[in-house]
Amino acid sequence: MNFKLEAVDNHSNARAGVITTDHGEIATPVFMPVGTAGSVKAVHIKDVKVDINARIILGNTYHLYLRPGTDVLKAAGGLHKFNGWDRPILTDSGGYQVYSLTDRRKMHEQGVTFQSHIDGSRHLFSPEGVMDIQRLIGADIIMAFDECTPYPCEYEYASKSMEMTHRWLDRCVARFNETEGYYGYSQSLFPIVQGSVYRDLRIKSAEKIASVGAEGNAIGGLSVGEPVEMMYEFTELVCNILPKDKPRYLMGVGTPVNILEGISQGIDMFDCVMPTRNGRNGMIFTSQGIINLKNEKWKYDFSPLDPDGKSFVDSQYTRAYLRHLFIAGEMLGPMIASQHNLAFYLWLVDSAREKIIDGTFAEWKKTMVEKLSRRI
RNA sequence: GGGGAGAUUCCAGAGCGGUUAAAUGGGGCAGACUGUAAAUCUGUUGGCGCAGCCUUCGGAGGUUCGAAUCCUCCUCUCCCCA
Repeated sequence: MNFKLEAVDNHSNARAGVITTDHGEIATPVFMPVGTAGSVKAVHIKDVKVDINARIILGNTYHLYLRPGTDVLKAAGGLHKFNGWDRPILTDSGGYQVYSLTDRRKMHEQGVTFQSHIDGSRHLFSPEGVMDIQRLIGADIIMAFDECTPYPCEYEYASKSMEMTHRWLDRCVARFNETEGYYGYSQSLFPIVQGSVYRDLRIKSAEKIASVGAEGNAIGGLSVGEPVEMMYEFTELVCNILPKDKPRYLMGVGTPVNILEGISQGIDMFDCVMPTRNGRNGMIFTSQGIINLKNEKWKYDFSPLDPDGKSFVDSQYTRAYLRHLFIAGEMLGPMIASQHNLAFYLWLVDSAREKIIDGTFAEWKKTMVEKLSRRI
C-alpha cells in the first residue's frame, strides 16, 4: 500500500491524497460505506460501485467470523470474490463489538471472549486470532484489535484499557509480520489510537501508534456519545501527532458536518453506518439539509429527492413517493434512501477533495456546514 | 314472522358501579440513530387559560353520593331459525 499527498489546504489541515492498493486507488479524503456482514445493507454491489462510486467498503471481523465463517470465506477465495466487490476492502477488527456488545463479552489480557449474539456460543478473539481471521477474510486494510472505550469512561479504566490496547497492538503487529495473505495481494495493518477523552492518554496513545510506523493510522473511541466539541478537540490533538505522510482514519464518523470538520483537521478516511442505517429509518441527507421522510410535510412534495444529487435515485424518485414507500413499509424505501445517502456522502468527500486541490476548501466548508446541519 | 347478540376514544377491541380520559394491538404524528445484535428503538395520540378544569363510551330519560358499566324506551347493526 502506498499513500501520496497531492495537496494541502492553506487555511486548515485538510489534505488531498491517493492511497494505492492492489485492488486499486483510493482518492482521499474518502468515505467508506459500511458493509458489516459482507454487504452494504440494502444496496446492490453494482450501485455501490457504479452509481455511488464508492472506492472502498468495510467488512467486520466479528460478524464475518460468525457468519458465514472463515471456512466459507477461504473456500470462496476471500471476501472480494465472495461478495463480488473488486475494489479495496477494509475490515474492522471487532474492537467496536467490544464496546457495542459489552454485555455479551468478557475481556482479559489474552483477548475478549464473546458470546455470539446469534446462538450464544463462546468465541475467544485474541489479537493473534483477529489477525488470522482478517488474513482469511482478505481485506486490503485490516485493523488492530482494540477496545473501543465507552463514553463516559473513568480515567483509570481508560488508562488501563489503552495500555492493554497497546499491548494487543504489539501482538497484532508480531502476528501480522509472521503471516501473509492467502490470495496473492498485500494487506496493510492500521493501529488505532485510544485514550478516551483524556488529553494525556490521547497524546501517549498517538505517540505509541505513530512509533509503530504503520502504513496508515486510525483514531478510535470517538463518536461514542461524547459532545461533538470533544470529538473535534481530540481529533485535532491526535492528528497533530500522527505522521503526516500516512493516511489518517477517523473511525465511525460521522454526520456530514462531522466529516467536513474531520477533513479540515487532517483526516483522510471515514466510515459510518449513519447513511445506511438512518437511510433505512427514513432520514436522508441532502445538499439542502436533513429530511425526515416520514414527516407529513412531504406527503404532497413531488419534487426530486435532491435536486443537486448525483445518484440516479435523486432525479428518478420524488420525496412524496419515497415517503409513501416508508409509510407503506415497502422495502424499496430503505433501498432508495440508503443509496441516496451513500451517494451524497461520496459526493461530499469528492467535493471536499476538489476544493482542497483548487484552494477554496475553507469558504466552501463554511457554507456547506450551514446547509448540512439544517433540518428541512 | 320467531329467537339471539351487540353498539366504547381514528380502526379493531378490553372494560361490566368508584383506583377510567378509558387496557392492548393497529393506524396517525413526532423523535432517536456516528468502526451495524437496528428494514430498529422511543415518545405521543379528546379539549383547554394543563400540578387543575371541561366534554367523551349509539340517542333520550331514570336509579345511585357516584355510571362506559344497572333500569326503561328509542335508533341502528349482526347472527340463527322460518
